[in-house]
Amino acid sequence: MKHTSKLDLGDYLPYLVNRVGTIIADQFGAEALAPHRLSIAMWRVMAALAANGSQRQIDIVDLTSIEASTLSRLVSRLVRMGLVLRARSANSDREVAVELSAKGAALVARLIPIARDYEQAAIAGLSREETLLLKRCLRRLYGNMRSRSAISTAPAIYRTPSRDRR
Amino acid sequence: MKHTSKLDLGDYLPYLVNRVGTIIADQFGAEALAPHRLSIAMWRVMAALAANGSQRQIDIVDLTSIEASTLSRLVSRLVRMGLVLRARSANSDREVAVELSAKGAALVARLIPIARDYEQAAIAGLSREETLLLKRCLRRLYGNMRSRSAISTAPAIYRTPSRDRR
DNA sequence: GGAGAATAGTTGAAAATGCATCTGTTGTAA
DNA sequence: TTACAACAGATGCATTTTCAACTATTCTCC
Repeated sequence: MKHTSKLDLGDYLPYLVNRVGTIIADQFGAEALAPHRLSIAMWRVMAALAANGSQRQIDIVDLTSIEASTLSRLVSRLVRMGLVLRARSANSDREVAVELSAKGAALVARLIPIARDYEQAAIAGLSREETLLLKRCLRRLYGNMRSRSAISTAPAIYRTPSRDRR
Repeated sequence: MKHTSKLDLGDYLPYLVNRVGTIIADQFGAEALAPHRLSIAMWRVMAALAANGSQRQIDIVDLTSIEASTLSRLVSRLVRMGLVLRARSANSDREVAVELSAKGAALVARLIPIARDYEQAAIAGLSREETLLLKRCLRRLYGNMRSRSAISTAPAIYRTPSRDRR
């Protein structure tokens, strides 16, 4: 039975993915982040900064899926906590360059090994090959959805002219 | 270089997982759910009910990772919208049995094929074997994290007596 | 160069969320 | 039986998130 109107959650990919993402984030948040009064969102911002260096807020939005206005306030909080710095970008006056402060960088440096431990805990029992394939698949899935949305967001010129759009 | 304090997000599993989960949910939410004035959380509740039938709220909490008090209010809203029914459970007076109404069931039945389309769009380009492995891995990851938390939540009796707990 | 569109970021107000606490119910063990 | 712990759910309140609207800057192209 393939096309029933029943949904087996245990075999439904979006469910499987979100469930895993949530449980890892929850545990990492509660055990590793909470002691530092950090939320997962804050951690994501700081990890993005650690990974890619100084960035505009909009780049962080893209990287973290955090909504722009939420991020704006989030960065303000991180600044108040002394973990990141916000300065007007060098080449543009409307852009903002966000970067880790020394204190922020030190904190991230301490958290990253712990984050890796959680990653290891999650993939325990998988072979190296399986892990690699898993990551490759996830990147592919993201790419697929990405280009999907690119189509419908793109200006009409770039879309395939279709007469049967509902 | 293996043990640097830098984190390559594109190779960091929790990041990859959450990013995929988010993009699928966002697109499905915006395109398929919004027209019906449903949020992703609501959809998850309804999908859980469609998949596993009438359930207590606490079971839905477990299935959806939605916090108990949030769910309580969410169910109230769904009841008001006429999509689910909330009745006192037959065998217990403190439990509540939540189930889909006819209207809710009809709506879910219409959404499920669309949900499947999104799943298909996501896994486009993967072989059947890769898809199966991907799902198996995700279930394994969830199981791993699950038992991890079970350890620290369980009463001390059940924990392995360890002298080197930090 | 200048008008208007697009972009980056912020903010007000409403809605959603989470935590702590409360109520009522069921289980357990003396 | 009774007392007490555990549990399911609901609710008050503070915090967070979101959407829309707004400001300010930069891009585009006539």
